[in-house]
Amino acid sequence: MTNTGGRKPDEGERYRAILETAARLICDRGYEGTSMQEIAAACRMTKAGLYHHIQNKEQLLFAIMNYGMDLFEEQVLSRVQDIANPVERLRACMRHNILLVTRGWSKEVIIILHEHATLTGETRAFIDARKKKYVDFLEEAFSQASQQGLIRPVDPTVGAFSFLGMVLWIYKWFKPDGRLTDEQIADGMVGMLFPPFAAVGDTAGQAGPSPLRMVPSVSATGTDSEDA
Amino acid sequence: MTNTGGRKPDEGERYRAILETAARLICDRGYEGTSMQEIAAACRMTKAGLYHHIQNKEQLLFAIMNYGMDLFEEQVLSRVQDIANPVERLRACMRHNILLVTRGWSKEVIIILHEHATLTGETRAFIDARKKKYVDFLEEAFSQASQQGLIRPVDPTVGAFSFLGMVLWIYKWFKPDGRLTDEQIADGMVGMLFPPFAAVGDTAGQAGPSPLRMVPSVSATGTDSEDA
DNA sequence: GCGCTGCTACCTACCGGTCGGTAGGTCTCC
DNA sequence: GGAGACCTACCGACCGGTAGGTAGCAGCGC
Repeated sequence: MTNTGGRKPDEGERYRAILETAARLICDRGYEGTSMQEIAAACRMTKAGLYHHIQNKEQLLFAIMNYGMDLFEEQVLSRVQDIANPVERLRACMRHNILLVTRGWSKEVIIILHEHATLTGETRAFIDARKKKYVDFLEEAFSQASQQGLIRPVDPTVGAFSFLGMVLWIYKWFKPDGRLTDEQIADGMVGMLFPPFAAVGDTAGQAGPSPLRMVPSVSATGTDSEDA
Repeated sequence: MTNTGGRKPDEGERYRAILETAARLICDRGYEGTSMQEIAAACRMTKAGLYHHIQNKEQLLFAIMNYGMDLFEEQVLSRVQDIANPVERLRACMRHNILLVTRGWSKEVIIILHEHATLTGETRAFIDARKKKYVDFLEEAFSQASQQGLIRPVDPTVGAFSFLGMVLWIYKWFKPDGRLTDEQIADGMVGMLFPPFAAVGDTAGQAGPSPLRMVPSVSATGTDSEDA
């Protein structure tokens, strides 16, 4: 939909409130399991009143997902993409992403994760393209880290999707009142996938054929103590 | 078409065919997005005919999930649970589980993964209990592997859910005709989470440096059953 | 052989309710 | 007085589920 800009001060505000309310319900009950009637009621409106603001149900989901992608890029990607050291970049990214999932601020992000096959056609392609930018970002980081000998060599795609699986699967099992805090989970997973990798000198050329050791590549470690 | 020929169509056989047909549809369209009408038609029956075999829609989903858990236990758990070395157990388990997800034989398993919050009440609790047995199995293996110094020390719960995330997230992105085969993914992920971790005084001399701070405590369990 | 009974496997026809969505009116505020 | 914001009232299609009927078959006494 074409955005008319700031006609009224709270025009966008109202729309965003609808997205957030709808997201809360859809996150709980699923897209197909949530009726427009319920969404309208949660917005303290009738269904016809809701339809004054949105085009149809599918466009509503599309808007929620785009909003979720905006939030993700703001709270994760933008905060880590300038870190020079690829492993530190991945560590910080993993930490931010885990906390984005565990802290329930953005139901929109959870909807993106769960309803991965609900949209079809152009809207599906658009969201998939935004997701792919994140995968590309991770693959690039894994590729750099591998080449610089900062991690054990791994196919960048396998690395990226292993990263994503560990991090994003959390929405299916994490309970805020469980034994483990989200910080502990973040520490554990970062330590597991990106352990301190003290490279040592090796005989063979770079990207050593040995599955066990790799080239030092020296002097790459500059950034320190990236905080979450 | 209704006649399967020969003797009695075996009531269990017919019922299982219904579960598999329903699973195919639900896997494609989601539980809420699939109507009983569609399921009945796919079974070449009317809706009332379908209801002769099942109790209601929720019980159908419950039956599908139990069937999926049976398949999982048969094709993954039962094949690895007797492996003595905990790391080899985890490696073999990961490989079997990945192939179970990538090869689309069991749509029921995918439904278990995707519809993790669709059931409620007792049926939900029952399936969750069956899932928990798998988590316990993984935690135990991680715990043993940590204690025996075969892997970098990690909280067993974090280890188990990292394992599960990497493996089970695959259903959301894997395409059989993609660049990577499922075998390559399995190799990559196994190598990533369970790299050759040289315990002290091991064979293959180069194992020595072992890029870590932690000392692999136990010197026993040098058994390297490179099998699965 | 014959009808009869009991049973499974399905059918047609239908239930009350809800779905996503809309036509057209009213209210309020600039 | 015009433009959004929101309403009542309603649409046809479809939802999960059921009442009640029927075709086919196995077993039965006779």
